[in-house]
Amino acid sequence: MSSSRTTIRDVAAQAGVSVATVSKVLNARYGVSAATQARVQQVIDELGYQSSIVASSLRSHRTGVLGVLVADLEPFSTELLKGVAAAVRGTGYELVIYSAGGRSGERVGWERRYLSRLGGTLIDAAVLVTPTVVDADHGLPVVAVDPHAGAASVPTVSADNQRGARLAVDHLLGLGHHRIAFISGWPGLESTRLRHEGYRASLAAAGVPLDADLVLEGDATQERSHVLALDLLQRPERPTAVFAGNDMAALGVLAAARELGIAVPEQLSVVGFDNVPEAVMATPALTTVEQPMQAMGEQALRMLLELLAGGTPASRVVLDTRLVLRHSTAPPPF
Amino acid sequence: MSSSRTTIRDVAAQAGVSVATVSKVLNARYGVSAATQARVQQVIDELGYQSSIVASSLRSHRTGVLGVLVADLEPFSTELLKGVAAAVRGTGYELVIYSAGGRSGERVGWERRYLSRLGGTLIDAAVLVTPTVVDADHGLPVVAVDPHAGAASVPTVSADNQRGARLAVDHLLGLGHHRIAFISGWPGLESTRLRHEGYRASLAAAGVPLDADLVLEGDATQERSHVLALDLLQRPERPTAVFAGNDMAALGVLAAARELGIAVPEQLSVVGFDNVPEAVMATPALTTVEQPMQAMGEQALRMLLELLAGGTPASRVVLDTRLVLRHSTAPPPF
DNA sequence: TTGAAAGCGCTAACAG
DNA sequence: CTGTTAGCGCTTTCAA
Repeated sequence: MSSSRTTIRDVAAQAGVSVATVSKVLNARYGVSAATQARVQQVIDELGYQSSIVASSLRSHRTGVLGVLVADLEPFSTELLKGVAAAVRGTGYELVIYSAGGRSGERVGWERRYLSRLGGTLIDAAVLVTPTVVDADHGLPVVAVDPHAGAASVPTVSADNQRGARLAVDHLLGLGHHRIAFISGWPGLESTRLRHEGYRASLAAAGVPLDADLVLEGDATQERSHVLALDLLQRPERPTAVFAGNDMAALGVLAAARELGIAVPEQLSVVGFDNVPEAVMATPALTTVEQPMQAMGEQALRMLLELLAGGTPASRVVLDTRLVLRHSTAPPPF
Repeated sequence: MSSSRTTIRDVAAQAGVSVATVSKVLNARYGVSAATQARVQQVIDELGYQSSIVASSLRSHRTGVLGVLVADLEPFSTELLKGVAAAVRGTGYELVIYSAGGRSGERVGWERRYLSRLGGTLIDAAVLVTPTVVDADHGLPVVAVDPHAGAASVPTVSADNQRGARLAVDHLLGLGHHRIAFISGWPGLESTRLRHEGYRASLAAAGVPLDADLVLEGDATQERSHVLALDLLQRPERPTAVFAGNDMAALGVLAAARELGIAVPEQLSVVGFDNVPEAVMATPALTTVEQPMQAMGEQALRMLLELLAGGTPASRVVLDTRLVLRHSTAPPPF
């Protein structure tokens, strides 16, 4: 606030030239004599002048910055960001990250609002992480990671969710479990649907009838899953295993079991999805399906750069998942 | 690009009013009849119009967004961000994160450049994480986390680094180690200096003479530490323990030891600092000093809000550290 | 209650 | 090579 920032006019005045000339040296344009160039540059340094990215981008419609939009900074998006950050290095672009801050109320469509408020003026292109809406209509290049179901014309990158879920449930089945509950992630996400599908496919392949009461709709948060699990685990015929749609939900289940005095894995097996760093720290360490989050971030950024360069990246990239065995699963009791 | 975005003029034209009027309804200003108000709003909805945050902030000099500037998205800053994001929830502010992308060349002072390019127009205030320069001169409210040495007038939050380092070295000393090397973090950071100080103080208190050859200057990256450790561990009289200035550096030491066939902790003890999630996943799991990264982030944001509200937060908040024992330390061999 | 006009700080023609 | 002239999309007096 206050103490008015030094503007291009201050520099111009001080150097005894026009603002246009200053702008030219700022942007290394042709048509400035070495002498003026030097003089202006000196004044710039003296005054510690920095051009306002806002003003310049308002005018020039390009900014040299790429945006990543995440709904919240939970472990999944955080891992993904590391990959994006790694991939942007050395490209000459800068990275800014927008977090909606996890406000649930206005969650749907927030990325569209952001995009149109920022696009063309503040960022040149964007990676959307678990977007709720994906249409091509916002004028700038966009790549979506783990998108909402029904993604349209935007290039997407995701993990092999369906296969990952099958790996998880096959593992539980293999241990001898039959009553396997499923707590889903954010409804609407393609990944949620596919994991659910994998769960059903796995049961079907093993000839285990689906019990609809064992399928719960969560929202990928630990809190919600905790509440759901508290109820689930107090039923007369509780499941012997839970496949949670993501790791944070699995941690919620672990917490609920602990409160109810149910031992994991002796009396209850739990499998997660993602393999976030937190999964290892859980007690017991969580058996989970790993999706290559950092690689997904890198991939998304590479596709964005290709788009920016006028190319046409693959419209849909799917990376592999694999099961990571730790200590939250065991054969069922009795 | 292309397909020119809908502007306030489009809305005005469509609604048959002036842009001034549209602006008023956008900002809920007085002096608009209910009828026009409604009509304009309807056109806004129809057109899916979103005001450009850039244009509006250029004019009004306030944005409702808070910035966090991090040099890179490594595990430490990432954990911190989670805390900041948690604290911003429900405040009505939005959060944007700028990452310099770890470009080392222009590392020093980058936050000053960003700050003046963004300040007043793109963000209303900022949290700086491990800033290399901290002066009060950039016109907007700022709080620094883990700042450069010699921090001036800016409120800061940090962990008790000196005590943390003492805990680590005391632990090694207690196990019977005498030849304890120290690999420091980014030179210039206050935390680096204090951890070094703690290291020396601990040795001094135990009457162990300081061996200057065992103090190496790192930069907090795994790569650099790896190189340093490779040399260190091949010396004729190699140390029996290494205290790394941060966890990533400790992981670099672990990697070097593995390559050289030196068993940890049997032949070499290693202690880190931070307790990032990665520390648990290391082989062996890393004994380290925990600093409450998320709490530090929350604290910083709270102080920023206080500043924004016109208050005067504590100029220096220091949070506790504690030693986390895992499996990378043991008594020295022989 | 409304709108015309004057910028915010900068860039992009176009003249000189 | 340099400066003048128009704006970018929006907010904000200030008249009407």
